[in-house]
Amino acid sequence: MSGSVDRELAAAARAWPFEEARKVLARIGAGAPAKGHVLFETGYGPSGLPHIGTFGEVVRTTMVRRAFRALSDVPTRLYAFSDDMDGLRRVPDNIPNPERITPHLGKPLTAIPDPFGTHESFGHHNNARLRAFLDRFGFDYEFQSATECYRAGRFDAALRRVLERYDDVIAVILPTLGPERRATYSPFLPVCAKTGRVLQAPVVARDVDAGTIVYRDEDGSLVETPVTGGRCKLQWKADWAMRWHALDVDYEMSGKDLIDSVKLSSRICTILGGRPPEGFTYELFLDENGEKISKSKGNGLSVEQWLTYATPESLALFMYNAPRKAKKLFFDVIPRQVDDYLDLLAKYDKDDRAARLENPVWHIHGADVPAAEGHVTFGLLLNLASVCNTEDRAVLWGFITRYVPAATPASAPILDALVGHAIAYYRDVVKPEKHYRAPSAAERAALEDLAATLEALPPEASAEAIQNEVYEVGKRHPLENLRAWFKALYEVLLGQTEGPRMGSFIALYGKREMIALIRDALAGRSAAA
RNA sequence: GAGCCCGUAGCUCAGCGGUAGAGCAUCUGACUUUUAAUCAGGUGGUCGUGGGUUCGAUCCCCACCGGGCUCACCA
Repeated sequence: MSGSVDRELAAAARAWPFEEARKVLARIGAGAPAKGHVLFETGYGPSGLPHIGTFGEVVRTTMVRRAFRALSDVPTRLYAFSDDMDGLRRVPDNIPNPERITPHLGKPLTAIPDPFGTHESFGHHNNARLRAFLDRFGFDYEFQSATECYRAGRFDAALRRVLERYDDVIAVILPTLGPERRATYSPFLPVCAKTGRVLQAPVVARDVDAGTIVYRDEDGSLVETPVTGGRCKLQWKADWAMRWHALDVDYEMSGKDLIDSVKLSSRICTILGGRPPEGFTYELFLDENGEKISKSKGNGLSVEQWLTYATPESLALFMYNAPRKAKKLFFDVIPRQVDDYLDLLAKYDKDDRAARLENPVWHIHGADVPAAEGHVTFGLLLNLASVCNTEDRAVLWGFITRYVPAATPASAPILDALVGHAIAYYRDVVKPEKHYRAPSAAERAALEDLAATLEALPPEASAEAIQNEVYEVGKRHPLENLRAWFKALYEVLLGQTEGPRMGSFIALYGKREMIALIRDALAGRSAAA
């Protein structure tokens, strides 16, 4: 039915995931690859924790995979590959009990005790963190551990091939190294049987038929070891190439910092008789000043932060947009991504079949694009939250129903989620900047009057009636003018120079709550305290 | 030294060959009592420079200028 039509549209779609998917399609030609599926891979170095870049790489790869599915019936798989056999070089500064790690430096991550004490090893711990991170977003992937691949012999054939083509592999790497490294370089890093450490030891002999190397150990002795079965790990660029070959990876993207590595690893992969995967180089993220984001500087934005103040879909949209452009990734970009997402969601309903394939929400959600709820922007919610001075969802919803009478938290789940995010934004960003001041003598008298007046009002008093009373209270006290009266209310009670219409605000905020707010302020207990 | 990205309204950016756009900022008006919100409208750009391709270029190609980043140790 519509499948073939959509396939034609997909073949012509200009969105970048389709461009990428067509590269994969051209690569595999008419049928499926011998392994029966197309393999996408994302890499992960488990000496650190998953971060916003990890998310970006997986979500973007998933978008390409999704586009590929629209183009072809060939099955696809996505490996999230953890390089957990890597030797730990330095003790990370963000872990507990660092002293327990220090004696194990140089060992594979999966052979180092878990400093958190919750998993079999440090590597296993971080792998679990990666999986929990990915699962949180519902990514469809298969976790792969380098340690397991090496030990189970899954890389053995490819490792023997590296041994066989040793000289050719070396010839690619050596020119890129400094003279001191060049002297001792070997793509094979033997795992020392005595110490368990991954060694950068010079290889003095090789036996291709036996599948072994002889290296000079730290104590000067010569040791012969198989290159297979997890007895040797490969140095990183050779490792990447070997993995591509051994697993027959069809697609892997990477940051522009790895451009040279991709070139080298591709050459090595070819030497091994493999075909390097289709690649995509994405730009790195910058901070608000256009400077490189680095974990040590702490100028980056974390996934946690983003998800506190906005939805995962908005983050996915940020990753979808212009992946080849160095984009500033900092706090202030969040609201716009949310509103752009809402706009695109609304547009999707009206899009024809072709336009839908170009709409980022198609790439974010696939077939399950949720219905738009419309009409209220995140920018408006942020303003409302700060103007209303509230962390109460019901108060915000009170205002929202003035704009969209039919909407409720149950009928508009996206909106309700945004209400929560807006409140978090108010609580963490706006509220700390509030400055409450003490009332003057005249203002104090007027505030006491207002509290008493509110108390005397019937519970069913309308917003308009309350507004009139607030107005009357202001008029019967010797204040400069009414403008000053309202200003004083905002400054004393809400800690800001501007605020909402008091009548409707009190009606929603609650008469009793308002009285308490006044009494607290008069007693010197501001909301900030 | 090698490579990548960017240069469009005051700010942040969209614009993928056919008479320059959005948000914010600013200005005016409306919402019959302060303010904010909201709504309507206005101001505002030689699209970095110079060539080329084209009937036509912000958009494609080349060069240049300017800004920034990455790799040149390890992964």
